[in-house]
Amino acid sequence: MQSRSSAARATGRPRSAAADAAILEATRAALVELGWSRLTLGDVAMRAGVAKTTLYRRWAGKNELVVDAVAELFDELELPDSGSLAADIEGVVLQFAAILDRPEAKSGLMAVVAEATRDEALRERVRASIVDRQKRLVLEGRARAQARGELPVEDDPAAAAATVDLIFDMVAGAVVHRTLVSAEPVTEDWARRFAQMLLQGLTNTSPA
Amino acid sequence: MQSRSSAARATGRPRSAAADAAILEATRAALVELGWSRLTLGDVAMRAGVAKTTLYRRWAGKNELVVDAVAELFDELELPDSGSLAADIEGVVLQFAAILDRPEAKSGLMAVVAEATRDEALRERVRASIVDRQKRLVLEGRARAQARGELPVEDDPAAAAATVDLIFDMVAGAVVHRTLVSAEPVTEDWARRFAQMLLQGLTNTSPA
Amino acid sequence: MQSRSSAARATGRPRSAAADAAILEATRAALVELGWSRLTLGDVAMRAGVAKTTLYRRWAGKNELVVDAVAELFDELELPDSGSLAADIEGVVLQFAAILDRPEAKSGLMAVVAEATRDEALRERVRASIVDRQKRLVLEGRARAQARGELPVEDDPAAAAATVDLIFDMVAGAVVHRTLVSAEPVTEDWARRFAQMLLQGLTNTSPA
Amino acid sequence: MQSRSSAARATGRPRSAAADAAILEATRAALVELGWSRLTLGDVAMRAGVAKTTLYRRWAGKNELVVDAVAELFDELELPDSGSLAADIEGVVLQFAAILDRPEAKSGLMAVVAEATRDEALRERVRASIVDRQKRLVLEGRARAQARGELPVEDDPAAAAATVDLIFDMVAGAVVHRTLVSAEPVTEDWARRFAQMLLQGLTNTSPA
DNA sequence: CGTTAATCGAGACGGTACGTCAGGTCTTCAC
DNA sequence: GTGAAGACCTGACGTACCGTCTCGATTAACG
Repeated sequence: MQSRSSAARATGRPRSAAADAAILEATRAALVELGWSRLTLGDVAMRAGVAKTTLYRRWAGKNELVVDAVAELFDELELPDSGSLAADIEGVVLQFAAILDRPEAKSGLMAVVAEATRDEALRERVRASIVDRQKRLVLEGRARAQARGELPVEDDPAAAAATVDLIFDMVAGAVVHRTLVSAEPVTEDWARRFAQMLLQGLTNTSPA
Repeated sequence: MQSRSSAARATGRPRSAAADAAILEATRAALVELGWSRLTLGDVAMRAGVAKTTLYRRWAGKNELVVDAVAELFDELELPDSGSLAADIEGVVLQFAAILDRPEAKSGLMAVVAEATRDEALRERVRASIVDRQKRLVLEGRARAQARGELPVEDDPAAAAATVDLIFDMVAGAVVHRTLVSAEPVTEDWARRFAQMLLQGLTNTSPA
Repeated sequence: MQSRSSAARATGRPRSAAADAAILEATRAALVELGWSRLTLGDVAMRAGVAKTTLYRRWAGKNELVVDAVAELFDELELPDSGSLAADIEGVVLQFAAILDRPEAKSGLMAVVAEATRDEALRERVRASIVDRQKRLVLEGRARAQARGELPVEDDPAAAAATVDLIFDMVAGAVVHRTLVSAEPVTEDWARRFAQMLLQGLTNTSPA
Repeated sequence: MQSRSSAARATGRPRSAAADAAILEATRAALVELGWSRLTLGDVAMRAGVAKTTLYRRWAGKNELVVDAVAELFDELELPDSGSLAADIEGVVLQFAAILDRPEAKSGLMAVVAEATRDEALRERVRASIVDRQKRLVLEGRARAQARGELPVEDDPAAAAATVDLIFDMVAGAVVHRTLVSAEPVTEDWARRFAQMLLQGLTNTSPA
């Protein structure tokens, strides 16, 4: 989405705010029914009760549209306060897996990532809308664990940031790979074993 | 690829064996230049010096073709015998990341995974050609580590298999996520930190 | 060609009128160069500087397009007022033969007739666009001859209509057969002999 | 069809004579079911229980094959000896129309004529296999009429030949045009009127 | 309160690729 | 060498979406 040069224009008919929401919703509905590759912008426009022109005026193409439509899904994620770091990890893993299991997410996410490998701007959009946005969960989890005394406070801010990135890639990566590549379900048992293994790594690793 | 029911073969001109190889090679070349979404089967056929019909006679579509073309890439992976489990992990992670960094792999792999979310047959093909095939690395690594006494021998075969799956998803997932989703490079430093963290999990986790 | 229900026209971009003319002209040019069987709609579209879809939006296929393109050719025909029925017939026969000798006509006309044998709608289109349209020549010729007193006025309108049809089939049939089936030229001599023979039939036949 | 250098070869397996007949019969059957444009040589080969190769070894292509298949149909035509020239003409017209009404004839004949407009060799084949072959009917009819005294004997052989050609084009042309272009049935009434009109031309025209 | 200008819907436009089909040729093995 | 089988290359098919364009018809804010 784009706001047309911040301190915006005045004259002329303003853009319909409702259209944006309708389009994103229609995009998700189309992802559910058709998946990424069979989704067409013409179809999305029709579902949203909007002309194709209107859609193209707001998004550059399929990729950008789907990033925005999918990104909203991950905002539902919340870190459960379960009292222990292990339980927190387990909880967030299960939540994440539940979202990834929804067809509008699984079908769109990987496709957009695939496209992003050849499109710097899209890569940046994915990073901003999805990756960086959900790192909040790792940060929050670490803060809580440190408050509880489960994790030491890292002094070097650069090392701390690197650890956050590493943990994020490990958690998100494992869940995504399990769900989409291996195509096996993330069961409670799997989540528990994963959390346990990660915890050992976290607590016993001297910050190199 | 398909062998036409093993002991079939009776009549008619036999299929050119050279064509198969040329097509897969052309597919990878096209992936490098164009990426998944701009790759067309017509173009692949032309590059391979083959008619479109020949291509369609052997593969059902773009998805199936690309799975086969990409799967071959991962066969290069070898577990380095570096003397310690940590070094083995680090080594394979760097190798894996190097392959994933090649445009023919990154562009194709995620796209195929995305398509597989809506296509059971394709999912099975990915599992057979890529996932299960590369689990050999985890199995071999574990065997070596057990021989060295770095890892205990698990008695329960079911639990052992679950661990293999878990480790595979964690390693592959982390590298894929780092490379393609976070879009950050897998440096030697990152690989060392990751290996260290995983190792802690492996050696300190009581097989629940 | 179709006018979309005359008083329709409400919304959307209107169809380009220029495109229609360009397409028909390109069709005739392609008929000259390639003939019916080698003519492709893709090529016609390219010649006309138009997208294939534009062409298919207006005509259902090659047959319909060629009927329209060829029909226009016969509109050039004019009944010469030469003072006698014999000369009138002779003149129109030579004109007709001249048109049939042009490659865009000979190549397209028979092919369309061949297709029409299996396609009722096409048959109707040929009848409307070509046959009925050119019967005007027979009607006009008869009127003049009656004015000159060369032919009696038939009283029974049904019999008169049947005679018109018969004459039309005899004239057009003979010229077409001579030109396309026998593949011999229609010379002035042939036209004179034909006109003479027909005239005898016309003037001496008691209207059964 | 071609006979391989008259005083033919010896060595190798001889061509199956049955195949020729089967192919021509299959061609006619395919014309009935599919018409010219949808008829495919692959399909004909299958119907005839013959390989495509066999078919191509004997005919150069679709056009040549269909000419041969259709030409046989017209060999059925026979001049009825009805006692008067008018009745003879009427009879042959009705016979000819009956053949032209059969789908294997109407669909194939015009298509072949259309192709022949751009193919000298094909034109020659049509002339030899169909046109010249059926002129026998006109010749025979004239001879009988002369024997009966209905027609004078023409002295100039060139003029006589020209008249035969003219009559042939007039008869065949009118019937073909009526049947295929105007797409109206040739009724007994039409045939009678046509014969009458032609007769007047024949008997009253001084051989210019 | 009537301009004014960007919005909206609709749908035609020039393109590109699709997956299929037929035409003819070539290669294999059996006769 | 003929024959059936079927793979091969070529090229056209008719369709589907793409992203752009041209319409006439709404809207608001501005003047």
